[in-house]
Amino acid sequence: MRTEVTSRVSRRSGVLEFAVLGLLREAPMHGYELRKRLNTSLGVFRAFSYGSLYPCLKALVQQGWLAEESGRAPDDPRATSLTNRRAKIVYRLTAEGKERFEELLAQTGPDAWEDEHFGVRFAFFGQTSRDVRMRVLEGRRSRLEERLAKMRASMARTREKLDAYTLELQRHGMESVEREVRWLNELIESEREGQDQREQRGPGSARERARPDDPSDDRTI
Amino acid sequence: MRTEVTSRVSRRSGVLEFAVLGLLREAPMHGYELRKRLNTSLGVFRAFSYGSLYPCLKALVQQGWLAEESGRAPDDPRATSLTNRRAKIVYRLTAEGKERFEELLAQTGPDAWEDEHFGVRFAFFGQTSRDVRMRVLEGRRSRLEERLAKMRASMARTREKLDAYTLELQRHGMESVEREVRWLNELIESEREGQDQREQRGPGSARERARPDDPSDDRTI
DNA sequence: TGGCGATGTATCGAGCTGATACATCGGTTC
DNA sequence: GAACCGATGTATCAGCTCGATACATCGCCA
Repeated sequence: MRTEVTSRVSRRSGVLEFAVLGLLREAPMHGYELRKRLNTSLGVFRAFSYGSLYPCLKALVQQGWLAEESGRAPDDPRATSLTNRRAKIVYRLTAEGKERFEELLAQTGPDAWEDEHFGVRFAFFGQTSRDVRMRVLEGRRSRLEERLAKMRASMARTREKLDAYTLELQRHGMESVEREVRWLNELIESEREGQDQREQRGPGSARERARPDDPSDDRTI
Repeated sequence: MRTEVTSRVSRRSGVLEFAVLGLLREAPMHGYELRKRLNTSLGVFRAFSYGSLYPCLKALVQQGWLAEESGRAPDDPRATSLTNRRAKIVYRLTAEGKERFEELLAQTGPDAWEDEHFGVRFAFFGQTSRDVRMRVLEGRRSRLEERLAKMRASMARTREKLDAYTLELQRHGMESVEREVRWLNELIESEREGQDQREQRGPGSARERARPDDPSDDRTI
């Protein structure tokens, strides 16, 4: 299988590439801001370091998917001052880059739903067709169910031999996975419902919207 | 701060070192089996590769914490046969190694409850005093609460600007953390209860033991 | 004026992973 | 019985990633 392998910038993972292209699709940015976005908007799950980001940006430029621009407008008088304005490199998505991102967005194989990729893929679901969304969600679900099966088998095999804490750890791990499966079920259900009568409601409609009764939802610290 | 830094085998993380010492405390083993244990008993969360394990074992031997032994008993006639029996290296914990592990077990600082370490630390809770367990559990809990605060603040700041899927992703991420906090609360409560009348019940007593009504608990696949 | 934290680009050592190589063992299949 | 194959077992490597750090400027407040 594995029909959708094309050359990648960083061969392994390629998740950074995807995220960068996706973020730049919305607006040009420089490295520092990209990293901030990466670690907040998408982040929580993954954190990327400069040591990964800058080389990645370079590679993407070389591929022709990004273009560099000076941060200062050319008519800015300060641009030629004695201090030799620090270069603030703004990256912009090229037409080829947009195409590339589109191509990556359309992928629905393991590269879309394995652990390292799924979170970022999900964050860009808004730019995908429901068809692709469904395939990715279902792919991930079956992946997790497979994992659950392995965990259950392993636990049944070793239950007696393990100490109470190890067992508790495994139980908790399994419940985490089970919880994600439930989440996926809700999302899939929600996608199915929204078949025709969607009014930009997004994926949250199947849930009762967290804590509708708690006024201090945000800003609690 | 950081008073408990001592020299480590692999400086970064050191989690492999800890796990290896802990597993070998129970019984001598060779690399292959160690790795299997690492990725099942403790695993699920973390997975270690040979590329990490073998160098680590070497370093631990050099430190004098492990001793190598030939897998074949010296009186095994096959040991000198023409095929030159493949070396099956069994590792055994030395007295110094046992001491070292004890030392690591007693640590209750960030190195015990940060993401990379906590899982493995927890798996060896059975060999620790309740005092240490409490400190580690509470340390982790406060770490997670700190993270929650950051996430909430970040969400409050960016709520309007984010697309529905990104928002849903963040919501789910936050609930995951909240869930782990609840788990920690149960564990801490359970440790407190067991103050005197513990009868080897382990940490699960605060929970109702998963699915007492489901006979197909294991072996469902 | 001077300090300081946020912004900004960039690199490096060290560590880790996935892939792979190599070899033996035990069991099944034709 | 021989050919095969998956599990056992040790070991290495290229490539990728991270945390730390260096360096410099900006905006702001005292």
